[in-house]
Amino acid sequence: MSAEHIAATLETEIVEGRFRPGEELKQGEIAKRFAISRIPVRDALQLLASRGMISLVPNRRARVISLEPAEISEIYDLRVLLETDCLCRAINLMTEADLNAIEIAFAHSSIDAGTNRWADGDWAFHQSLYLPADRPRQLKMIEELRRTCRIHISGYGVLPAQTKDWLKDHEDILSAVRNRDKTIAQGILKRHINDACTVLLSAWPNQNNSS
Amino acid sequence: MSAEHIAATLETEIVEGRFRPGEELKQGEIAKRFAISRIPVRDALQLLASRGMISLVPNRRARVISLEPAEISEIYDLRVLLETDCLCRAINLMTEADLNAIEIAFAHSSIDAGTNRWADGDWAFHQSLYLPADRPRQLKMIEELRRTCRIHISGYGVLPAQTKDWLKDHEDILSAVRNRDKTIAQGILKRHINDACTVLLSAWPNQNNSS
DNA sequence: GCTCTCCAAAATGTATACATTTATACATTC
DNA sequence: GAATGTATAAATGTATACATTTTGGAGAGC
Repeated sequence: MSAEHIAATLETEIVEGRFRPGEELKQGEIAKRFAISRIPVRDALQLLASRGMISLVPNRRARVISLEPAEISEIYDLRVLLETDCLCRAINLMTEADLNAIEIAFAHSSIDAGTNRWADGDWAFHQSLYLPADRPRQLKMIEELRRTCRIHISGYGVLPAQTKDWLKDHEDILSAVRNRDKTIAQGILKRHINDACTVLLSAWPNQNNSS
Repeated sequence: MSAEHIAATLETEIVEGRFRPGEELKQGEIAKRFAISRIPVRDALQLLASRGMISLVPNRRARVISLEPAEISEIYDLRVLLETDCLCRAINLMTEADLNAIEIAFAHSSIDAGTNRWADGDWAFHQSLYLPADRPRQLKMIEELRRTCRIHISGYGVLPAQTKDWLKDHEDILSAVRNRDKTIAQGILKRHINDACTVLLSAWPNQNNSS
């Protein structure tokens, strides 16, 4: 029962929406739940904080991050910047084996289209696209930004109504990648990401609340 | 004597090269030095780890990060991507007051050209360029990447021989920004960052060591 | 001289106890 | 009734003590 393990468990629960944005995480409750002392719980919470999943202010309770629409917009802009760049680099270096891996990831993701397991397959597909770029740090940054988005998507109950369209986008990206057409692939990817941003922001809670 | 304070003190020392890349940080030594127990020291170390300054593996001693040339290259590529984008957004939104602030930062940075205090003024100038973009998260990412570079620059004793050239770059960027010429400004910035990468990599230690 | 095994020293991880800070409920005042 | 102040409860922060893991070196064997 290491801190790493506690953090991983909590991470899954936050990402899947079992803790909502802004919800509190109390050291004592977590410690009791895992039958350990608060020391490793504190370590786990700091791990989550370093992954940008919770906000941790000294002497205050940990809270699941809860971003403003402006911050969400910035994150999606960053994703466009980092993901289109990564895709471009990947296309330059892509081998036949990489293409096969992408097709497998695509086929796998199509199974979960329309369900609430979409997010896992979606990320696996995008990851397979970016891996050939051989940019581990960039990929980590992308992953963290995506996780932040997902926390809000899950927490605000954004239903995967658009996943069929997004699957079509994946198909189009795949064929552009096959043709090694960087411009087309980047263009679809950019629209793909911006679409997701629009969907999330339009489902934002308290839009009439001027507080 | 909070964890935050310990972390800030250690951060300064690492950034300024008093701890070299790969050097160990022992909880007990730090605790004794600040006359506190190891608990807040552990918190401080996790803070440093979350800022990417040290590597923290369970049961192993904390070490100042020590990256490979390939990772340094990736970081500089990421900086080009994020900083040129941020500069472009900033130019779009820049006010007369922002321009004044940039000129003040430029004047201030010119004082320290040629000394080993260059890095602070350099970052203050770049920050003044990026602030009008109003992208706090992007700025944080840039700051972390720059800090990582700086740890290696300080640690490997890269002397600021080129700072006069870099000051000239700043001057050129400033005049391009004044003319709101995004293409020129981005071009100089990109070369500016890539130059710094070349300088660091050419000063890399153990180039003949095939271990 | 070199490598391997093993063990003691040293470093990290964790539980408990206590100190400090924050949060909540209640009473008081305007 | 809203706002302010206060006391009690609850949560977090830290020190100490102990458990566990790693580490570095001494010594045996080749």
